[in-house]
Amino acid sequence: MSKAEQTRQTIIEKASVIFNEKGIAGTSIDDVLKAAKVAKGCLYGHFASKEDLSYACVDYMLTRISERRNNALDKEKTAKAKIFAFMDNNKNPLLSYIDGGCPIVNLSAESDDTNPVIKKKVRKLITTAIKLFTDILHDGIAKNEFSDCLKPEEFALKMFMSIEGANAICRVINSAKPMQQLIHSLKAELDSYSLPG
Amino acid sequence: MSKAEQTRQTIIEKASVIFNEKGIAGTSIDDVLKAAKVAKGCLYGHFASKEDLSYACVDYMLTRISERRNNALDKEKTAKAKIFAFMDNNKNPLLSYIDGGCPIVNLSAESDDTNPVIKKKVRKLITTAIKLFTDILHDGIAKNEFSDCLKPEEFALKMFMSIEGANAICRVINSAKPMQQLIHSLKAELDSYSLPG
DNA sequence: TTTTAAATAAACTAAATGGTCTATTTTTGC
DNA sequence: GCAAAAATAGACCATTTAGTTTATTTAAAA
Repeated sequence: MSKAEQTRQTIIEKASVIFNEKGIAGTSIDDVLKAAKVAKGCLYGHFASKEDLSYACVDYMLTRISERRNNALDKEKTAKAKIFAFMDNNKNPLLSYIDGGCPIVNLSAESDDTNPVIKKKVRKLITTAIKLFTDILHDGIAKNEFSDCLKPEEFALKMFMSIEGANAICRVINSAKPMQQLIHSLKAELDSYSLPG
Repeated sequence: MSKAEQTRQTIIEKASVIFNEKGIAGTSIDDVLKAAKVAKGCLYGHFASKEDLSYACVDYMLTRISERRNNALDKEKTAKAKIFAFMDNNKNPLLSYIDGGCPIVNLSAESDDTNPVIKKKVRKLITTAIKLFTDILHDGIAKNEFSDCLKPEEFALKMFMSIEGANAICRVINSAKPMQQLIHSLKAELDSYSLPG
């Protein structure tokens, strides 16, 4: 990675945190400059505009989320272990790997009525994730890991949406407990479909 | 209601929609003036600052949410009917009664790292709602409506968080289906604790 | 009808914002 | 060590922003 590429990457990483904490509209270029410790000329040498930068940051955040998730899932072999790994990956909403909480729910709330470009990026991640979980659960049924009473898409959707909701709620009430309770409950539900052997 | 009070109220109502759609940081006073069709002098005659106005709007939105919820619940007698009524009250995230989606998740995402005043207001509504649902479910158990296997707080939390998550997710993916599926699933789960008679 | 309250239009301020430009310095690769 | 690339400091610009002020008009109440 060249010096320029490295700087560009640093700006993206630092800006992402601020965008995620304060929202894109709530963040000024000066905020970014301060966080990334670069001069204005440098930033505008790498990005055409605040909008351009924000898109790069959104891509970065969403990519990190996907990678982290895939990473966690790839470590496991069974369907159940994969799904559990995803849940465990989200167990502390107060200590998100990008400060400011889950970018999915943050970006959803900010972009749904104002920014179709970001909205589309987030939508893509969401549908991909739901499909991934659905496929894993289907596979689990096919391999007799789960009873075929389990409805893959329904469970996948419910799990994903409730975890995102918990991400938001836990942050406002300053407690990770609801998320932990939720995960416990989701695990129990999935377990109830587990077949012996 | 005097003319002045009426104007103040109109400003709050119109501003709330914009704040809810674009976020508070993403909304300018000019946006509000345009939406409320009042002059600047008029607005600043009623509110000391944008911050002051935003707090009034947050109060208005959260009050409306509570009232609407209580209204729906009060119409029902049984615990199950009350909980179902709450769910039904939330069945279309694309057509929220205040344009822009559920203010709870919007305000959560925007305020959790930036605005402790708003965060506290939202937190209060959330804990009140969770407690309300928990109490209703406890009551349902006491009145032999539900089996005592039902864990009131756990269900209340799960329901609330998943519905909030669905509110956010459905908006980005432009579909109310996940919410409907979620509600269906939550109803089935609660039904599974229902006792005959 | 006349006083008072409320709203308007518009000019104004000060600060913040996004963005540009340039001359200078630092860093890197050959 | 030197040329090219990268970054800096900082002046600069136009626009937007929040907020104030004032003189005037409109509406409500006595």
